[in-house]
Amino acid sequence: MKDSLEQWLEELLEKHEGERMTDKQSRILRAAVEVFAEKGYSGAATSEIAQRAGVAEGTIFRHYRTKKDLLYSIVAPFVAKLIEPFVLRDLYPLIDNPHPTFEGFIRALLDNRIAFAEKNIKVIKILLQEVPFHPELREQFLSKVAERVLVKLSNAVYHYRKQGQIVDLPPLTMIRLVGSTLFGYLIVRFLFAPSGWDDTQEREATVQYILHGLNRKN
Amino acid sequence: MKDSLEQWLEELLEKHEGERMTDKQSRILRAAVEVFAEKGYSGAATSEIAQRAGVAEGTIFRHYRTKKDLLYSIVAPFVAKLIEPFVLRDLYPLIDNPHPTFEGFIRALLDNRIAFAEKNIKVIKILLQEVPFHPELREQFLSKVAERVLVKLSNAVYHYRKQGQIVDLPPLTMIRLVGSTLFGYLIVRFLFAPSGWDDTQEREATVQYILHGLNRKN
DNA sequence: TATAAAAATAAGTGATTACTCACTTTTTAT
DNA sequence: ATAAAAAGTGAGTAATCACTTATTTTTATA
Repeated sequence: MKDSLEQWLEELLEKHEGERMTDKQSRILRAAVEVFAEKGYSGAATSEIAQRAGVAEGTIFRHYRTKKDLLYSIVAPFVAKLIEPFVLRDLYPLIDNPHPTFEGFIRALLDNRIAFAEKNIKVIKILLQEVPFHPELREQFLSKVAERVLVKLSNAVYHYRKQGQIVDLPPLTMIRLVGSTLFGYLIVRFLFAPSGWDDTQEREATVQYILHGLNRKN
Repeated sequence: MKDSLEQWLEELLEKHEGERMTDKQSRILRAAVEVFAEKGYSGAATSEIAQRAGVAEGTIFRHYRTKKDLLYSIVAPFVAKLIEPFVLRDLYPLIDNPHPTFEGFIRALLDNRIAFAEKNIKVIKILLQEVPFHPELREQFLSKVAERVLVKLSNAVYHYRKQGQIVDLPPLTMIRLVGSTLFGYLIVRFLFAPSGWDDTQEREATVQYILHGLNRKN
């Protein structure tokens, strides 16, 4: 957990147009992720973030004009990362260089998103919590994710539908169904984390459920 | 929307051991639901709740010792309502007097929960938002919902599995899969509310997805 | 109508909030 | 080595927070 957070943080550093972050700045970010995830944006006090980062409160406002800026600087690059696998065709040939079978596609998608969720639980929690209260966040999320990802996914799904591999439903409907199933798997596994969770079995059941649910033989 | 909120409020009044609520008290509750849903618990100021209820701020604290009490008085009876259809056998013969077919069961469950969600969107939003930050809420929710509802559902699912109507998976796994699909339908319909949403078509696709997904003919 | 109880109020309370600013320390460039 | 720039500090700001209390208004009962 700590490793993946650190890794994410470092990736965030590099994003900042070559400008390296200072040690204190990265500690502020780390503490902010922690406190935002624990108490939510409104419940998180900048004083506590400063304290946990081992930094004077004024230092926060030297780097981030407002508390909201701090939130955005955490969430915004994450949203970008969220879309990445759907737009970087050479890194992830998931969409544009598709698997021959729908099953292979689903399995790859599942693996890909599970790995991503594993690395970003805390930021995902923050995003889910705060999107309802920040119209700008919601707008950015919807415009980027909805417009870009949904279009890419629609194309892929349409491709398998045309081949007769899956049932004849609107692509958006199928994306909702598969997305729900995938999302439910992730929520139950990472947020509820039930005892006695047999992951290989659950994952296989999930894949089979999707495949049969969208099988063209009605 | 306003009708259902009023109806829910009246049901809440009757719950209070015969003690009728004053007019101002119910207006406080109504305003609190509104503001909590809009800004979240931490972001909601008691001053704004009072203002929107057309009431002095002190009046809130005459009826509710703390702000947290106000939140609980809204959410607690809702959690009870959430479980009701699974424990009141005579009102909802959904579980204990089951449908002969799994398909009938799923359709009834879907209709039942959609109607419930339709009537309680705002309180559902509050519950989803605040459960992560209030251990007592989470504990009550998990102990009541998880223990009572999951047991009932497991029995029902086990019944259909024994009859060979559905695939041979652990009941909890199947509940997760069906629950995810149902939840995804509700979220997309009520929270995203996409334009051009053909509800009968979406609902039928959802039912078919579940039925084929759990069909025993693998 | 008289009176006691309950409900409601308005003006506070100290604590905490996000944020500022004058100042010191550290880093960088020449 | 030195000066300019950047980073960091912590005391202080007004505003807002949840909550209290003394007082007034409303309601119920006789």
